[in-house]
Formats: sequence, C-alpha cells, structure tokens
Amino acid sequence: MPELPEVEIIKQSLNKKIKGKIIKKVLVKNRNLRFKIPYNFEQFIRKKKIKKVSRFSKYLILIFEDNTGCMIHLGMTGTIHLLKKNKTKTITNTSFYNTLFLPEKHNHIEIKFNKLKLIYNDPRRFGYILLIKNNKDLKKKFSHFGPEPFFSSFNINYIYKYFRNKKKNIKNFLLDQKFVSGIGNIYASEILFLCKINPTKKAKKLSLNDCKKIIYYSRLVLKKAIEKGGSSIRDFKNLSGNLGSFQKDFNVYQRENLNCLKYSCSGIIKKKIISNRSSFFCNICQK
DNA sequence: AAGAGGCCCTGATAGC
DNA sequence: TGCTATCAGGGCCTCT
Repeated sequence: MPELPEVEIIKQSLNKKIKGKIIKKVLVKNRNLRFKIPYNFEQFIRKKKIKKVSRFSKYLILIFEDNTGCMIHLGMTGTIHLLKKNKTKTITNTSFYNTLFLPEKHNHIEIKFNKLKLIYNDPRRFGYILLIKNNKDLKKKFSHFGPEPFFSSFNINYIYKYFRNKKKNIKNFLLDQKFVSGIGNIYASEILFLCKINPTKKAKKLSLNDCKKIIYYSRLVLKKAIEKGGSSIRDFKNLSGNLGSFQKDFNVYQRENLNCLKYSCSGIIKKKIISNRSSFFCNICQK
C-alpha cells in the first residue's frame, strides 16, 4: 500500500483537481472490499460538494461542505484514478500496475463529477471506505491511532515511556499504528537503517538517544519521500502521471545481498522476515 | 494485556 | 508452455 508519503501525494493532487466540485453520480460495481461498502454510500455522498481532501496517517479523507465525509484506505493495492469525462484516454492516474491506461479490472467505485470521473481500483481489495457523519465522528475514527511522526506528541518522552516493558522488537512498533501512524514496511526499514538500529532489537532496550534518532529519521525519511513524490515501486504515480523517485534513495529496501551504502561500512544488506513482513538491514552497522 | 500468527485477496515472478 | 510456490507498500481478528 501507499504509506503516508504516497497518500499525501495523492491528497495534494486530488485537492487541486476536485476541490469545490459536486458529486453528480456514484456507481459501486463491487461492494466487497475489506469491509463491505455501506449500502447507503451512494445516497450519502451524492450531491455533496467537496470542501477539501484531507489525510490522516494512510487514510484519504474527503470532507464535504456539510462537514460529513468519507474515509478511504487503499490497503495494499488500492489506487485512485481521475478521468476526464468523454475522453477515452486517462489524463491523470495513480497506479501500481498500469502506467498509461486505466485498468479495466477491479474498478470497484466510480464517482462522477461534472467533467471528471474518480475511480477507485483495488485488485486485492484490502482497502475500504467508511462514511463520516461529522467532525466528532471523524475524531473518534482515529482516536485509537498513535501520532504521526511529525506531531509534537511524537517526542522522546512518549516513545521512551511507550517502550518500557515492551517485549516486541522495534520494527514491529514502527509498523504498529497504535504507536505511530503512517509508517509502513518500506519506510520502517529505511528509518531503522539511518538510526543504525537493528530491526530485531527489543523496544525496551532502546536508549533515549535511540528514541531521539527514531524521531529525527522518521520525520526526515517521510519528509524527503513526500518531496520526491513518493516511492514508485510497481509504478506508483501521482495524479499528474508523474513517477515518484524516492525509491532511488532506498538504502536497504529490496537491496538484499548488496553492499551497505554507509561510508566505510563493509556490511551486506540482509533480508529477514519479521512478523511475516520482509525487513532489510545491514548486518554490521545496525546494532 | 501484550504478542504471535492466521487470514482476507489477486497478480507478478521465479523455479521446475 | 504450464504448473506450483512465494512474495507483495496493510492491518484486523483470534487465540494464548
């Protein structure tokens, strides 16, 4: 799935394209996403005007003029496409699998505006959609989420206290959205590499200085990834059809058996399955 | 209560 | 060419 940076890129592009537009028609072709799309979904969002497109963690949030809304989680393979009506060619899209043309299969939802059509495509159907009744409802949906790395509440005190007596390894915690929101499997490996922390290290063994580094590098990695338009593995594109380029900056992800890129380190990047997810790290400089 | 593991799905790729 | 196994940017649910 897109992690926080990729969702942020989609959010920014969507804001430019659909802010202020009114939803004319909604078509659900397949309700069976991770959770069933509510049966009142079409009725709920029809005729609503987009106030803005927002984001929290890896969730896209359409906010309407009446302060109701709609949360979209893209799962592993969810993509959003915007088409200009009455044209066969995709003018804008975000896609992992198709680069130039809109895929025919797995277009589960179509949201039609006056001249634009927004399509939600998701082969694995791990994504889902939730309706939001009001601002309070929205806050409630995210009440059990930890802070994003950028928040001031993601500080040394919070992390150090959180890790006391925790037996899980640090990699697990970076992926745990209750601890910190928005980091996924790619950026977790990249952050730990820069921190020089081994992904299997138990959280409670981390020093204050380790916590400090986790804050610093989480912010740095996500910020840089956003600046570079996200990571375009499997052809992720933003809404203007441009590839992100952060994948060129990967130090460890998908670099198994290659040399460590840290200056003067003779280590080799290893791949290890931790809690069913691949982790990449240097066997020498990550302690 | 925290942690480990299974599972929801389709598609791409590697290996035989 | 065609089969099977493995792996994918996530996270919920169940069991211990």
